[in-house]
Amino acid sequence: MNHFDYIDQQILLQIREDARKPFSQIAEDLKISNSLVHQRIKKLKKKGVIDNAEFVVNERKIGYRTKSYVGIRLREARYAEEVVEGLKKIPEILECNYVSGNYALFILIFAVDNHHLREILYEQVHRIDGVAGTDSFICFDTNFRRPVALDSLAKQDFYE
Amino acid sequence: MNHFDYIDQQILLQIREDARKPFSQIAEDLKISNSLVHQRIKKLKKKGVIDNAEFVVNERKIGYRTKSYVGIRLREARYAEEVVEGLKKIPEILECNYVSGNYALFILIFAVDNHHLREILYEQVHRIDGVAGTDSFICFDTNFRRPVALDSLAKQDFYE
DNA sequence: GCTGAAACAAGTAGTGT
DNA sequence: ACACTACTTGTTTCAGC
Repeated sequence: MNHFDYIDQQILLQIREDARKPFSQIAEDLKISNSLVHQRIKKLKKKGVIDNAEFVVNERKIGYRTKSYVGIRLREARYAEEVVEGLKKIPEILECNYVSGNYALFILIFAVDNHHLREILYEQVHRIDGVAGTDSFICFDTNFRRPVALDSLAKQDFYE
Repeated sequence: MNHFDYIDQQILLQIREDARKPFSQIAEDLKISNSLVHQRIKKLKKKGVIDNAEFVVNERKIGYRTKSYVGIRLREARYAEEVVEGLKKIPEILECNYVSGNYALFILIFAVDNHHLREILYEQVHRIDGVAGTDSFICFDTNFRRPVALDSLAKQDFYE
């Protein structure tokens, strides 16, 4: 079985929204045996399509109220790796990407409040050697957030 | 029990990385009964600290190779809501935020490739009434990605 | 490639301290 | 607030089609 079929797609649709949904119930929904569900999920894991299951934590509820994307400009492009190492040490930075465009790096920060965000940027990020400056895009609100579409995937081969 | 204690913290640390970890094993690790694990997780859900469990899907493996953050400028600020509605209809847009700074909206796109990204922006986003322009920050690579820190949370009250 | 039954493991609820 | 027990449910494996 080396292609991604309807059953894989349906299982994926269900477990990515509820990773604790009983396999037996998925089986019932799809009218297949629960051992097949088990086999398919095993295959999806082996192929790297799915990794682990994670509980979604509401950051606000544990005290992080300020979400912000931040673009980082470097003094010189070759500082990139060192700067990434420096950023990694700041726990409030949850994501870090190399990007095209006006910035060399693009990060996601969750801070307690705006004051805390300012402190992280001015006292920590700006002091990393190689950082020329930052631009913050503070998120006032998240309008929506959703997983990738899976239509048009059935009957395809696995990628990569 | 109206505060967030050491047990809550430890449970949270474990399940957010592995939502399918057996409660009985968590109980064993923390040397508590598994019914307590059950009670605490129930409480964390009720308080809204955790929501559902999700399987992490590797977007690349299902054919989405281009990840990009995109800042959107509006012709006039009052178009914001309409534009959000328009963006919602484009399935490749996985996240949409109201932000401070140079852009009104900030979105996350997963496209098949750069060509597909261009098409989404030029044929779809730019045609939404109210959109003045966009700036793309294509992610060449994600250096790291991690959940929020939980230190300093134990013995705190729940937020909100 | 898939099913079904059997063995095993985990989730849940109630009761008592 | 917690643990223990009994009960229900889900997971996993494997022989057989």
